Amino acid sequence: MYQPITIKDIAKALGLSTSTVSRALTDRYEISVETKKLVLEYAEKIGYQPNPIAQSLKERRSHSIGVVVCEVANNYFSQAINGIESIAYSRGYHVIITQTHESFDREVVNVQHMASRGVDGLLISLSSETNDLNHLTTLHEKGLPMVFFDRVANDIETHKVIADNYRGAFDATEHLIKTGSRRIAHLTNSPNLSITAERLDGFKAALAKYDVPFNPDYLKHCDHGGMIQDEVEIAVNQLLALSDRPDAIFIASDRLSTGCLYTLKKHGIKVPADIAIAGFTNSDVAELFNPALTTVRQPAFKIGQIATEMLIQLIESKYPVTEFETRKLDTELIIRESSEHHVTIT
Amino acid sequence: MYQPITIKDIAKALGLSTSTVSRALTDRYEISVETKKLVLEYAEKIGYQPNPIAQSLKERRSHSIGVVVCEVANNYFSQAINGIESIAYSRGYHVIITQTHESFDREVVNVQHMASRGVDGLLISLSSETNDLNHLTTLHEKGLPMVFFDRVANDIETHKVIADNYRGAFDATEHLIKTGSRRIAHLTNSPNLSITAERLDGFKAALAKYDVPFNPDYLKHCDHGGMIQDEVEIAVNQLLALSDRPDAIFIASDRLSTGCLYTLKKHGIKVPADIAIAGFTNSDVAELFNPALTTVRQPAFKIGQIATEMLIQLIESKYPVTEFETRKLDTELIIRESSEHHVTIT
DNA sequence: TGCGGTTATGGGAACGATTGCATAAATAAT
DNA sequence: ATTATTTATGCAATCGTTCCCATAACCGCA
Repeated sequence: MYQPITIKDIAKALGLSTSTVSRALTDRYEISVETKKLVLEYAEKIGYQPNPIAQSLKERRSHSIGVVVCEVANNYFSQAINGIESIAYSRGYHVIITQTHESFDREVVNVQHMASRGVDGLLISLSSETNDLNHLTTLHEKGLPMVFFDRVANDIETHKVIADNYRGAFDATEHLIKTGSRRIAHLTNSPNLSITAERLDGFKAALAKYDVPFNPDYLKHCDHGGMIQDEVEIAVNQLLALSDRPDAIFIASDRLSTGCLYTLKKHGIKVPADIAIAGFTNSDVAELFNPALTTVRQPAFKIGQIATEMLIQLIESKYPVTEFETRKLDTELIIRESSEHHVTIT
Repeated sequence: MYQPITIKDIAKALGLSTSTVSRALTDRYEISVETKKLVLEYAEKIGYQPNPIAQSLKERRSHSIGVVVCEVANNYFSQAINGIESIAYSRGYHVIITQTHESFDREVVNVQHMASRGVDGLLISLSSETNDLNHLTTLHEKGLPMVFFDRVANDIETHKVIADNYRGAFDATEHLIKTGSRRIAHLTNSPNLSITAERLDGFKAALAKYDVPFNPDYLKHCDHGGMIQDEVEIAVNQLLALSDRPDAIFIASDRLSTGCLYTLKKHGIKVPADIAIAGFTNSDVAELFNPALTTVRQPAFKIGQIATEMLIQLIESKYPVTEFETRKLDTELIIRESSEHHVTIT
């Protein structure tokens, strides 16, 4: 197979000991200038590359951070990953991405693998199936640094970065109310997720503000977060079958939004004429949709960046960190056609 | 920091040597049944997990494969990655994903890092900036297994998996011609990429078949593959400014398709009434677009799977492989509104 | 009783890099 | 001239596993 150059090869070639070579390469003060130069030049010449595996074993750290998301094929997460990478690379860390596909088992396997593979820290957004946090608490207690983003674990004390889901949901719902909707349904994710509760609270608060009663029939959870199209379709069908059919749907996630639009299209329901739509999504093609979609957009890139900065701070901290912070970033409501069926009332 | 259980701990606790423990854990014939049972049970009890870093160092393999794509936020690649993971996990490999963002430098860094990090093999789709293959040939010559998919390197002899780009482009172009377009432009990727040439050939062949002359003014390359919106906008604007403005555009990639639609929308150009559109994309929301997009879809998941199978075959082969294969998979033309402005002629 | 053969185990050297602790040589201080 | 100090280098242990090579205990057979 293929045999890279080691520190030994350099030592042998130059008649030095491996320790001297190692120290010369890491530019230590004990080594004479000439030796350093000799070693450096030779290493350069034969293309020496330190073996990170051996370094990891010795130093007990890998300069890599693990990322757990449900899917990279999701605009929010792919943007967050870009944010993560932008910081990680500039700080000398490599990024290992894993997907749970919203499966709890996959999450456990991925987290465990990355931990044993020696990542220095973990950036986690929980899967919608997860309500048991044992795989994380054990690692957390052992001192593995972790930062949650978006879908956070309330019971684990560490840094967290989220969008202002309450506010985002509130704004979107308020907008639907202001454009004349009253029978507003909420299509949302698994109740396990932190974002689900936060968005539901914002939704309810907006209803309350305008004295619109909350109707439990209008609340539909999709436990797999829209990974299974049938699930979305059933939920939407149930909404459509109600005697008091909703005149608007506020949707809590990316996949649910597209799934819902598909179903409505299938039924020939006109958006926004029959039903208005507004939803959380970071899609950058929402404007090209038919109709262009009113969206709540999260600062995903920024969230990824901040989470990574926090994680690296934890990793590099000399003392165990005991003060933890939850950063909340503003969302942005982008009003387009899908919500504009009614006249604006103020 | 955090101190996992090692084979030594087990050995000490059980009064055995590390060798015996190691052998018991790997179920070797030399170890007595009782000892094995003892070790296995104790290991289970205290939650022993072998250290993959130490194993990698010793075995000189990591049971992980590296993936190089331009962007995970691209439907084609995220689907391909899902295919890759599906095979890799079932065969006991882990997957490390890196993004080039269409940058050559990023590609070099990522490839080098993964190689030195000890991946057992590489799955590569080249960046649009890449036309120097040195970073890959050196590794290839050293015997690092690699398989290309989608954007392949013609000069490196190894397995490759691609869609039938020629045929896909031919079909889409033919469809545009059959629905009455004659002045068909082609908006495409960097000329560096294999897919660019293949699709262009298919495009030209379809024109030739129907005696439509090829007009070089109608061919626009975007060297950054649509990563830079301006680039797309300029290209589209140039097409629109032509005295003999095209009545259709055949678009060679995902990002270019959305970028082009944006630009057309901005100019208030009606699709398909003014200009018909058909394009390569694996978006699963193409149907929700306004208008619903006629697309050439690639079997991305399958391509990822096959590439991974081939790579694992290379990795696990006892003898150096010298016979290489290029697998070509069929694309699928999905006709929707964006191409239907004219009556069908046969 | 002694020898070849099996069976089960331990010792210790790898893998590649780092690092505390010698040690040798050169220089400075007395 | 002798001791102390600096400077430059090497030895060997370490990280967690694996695996080659002993070795010890036991068996059967002559």
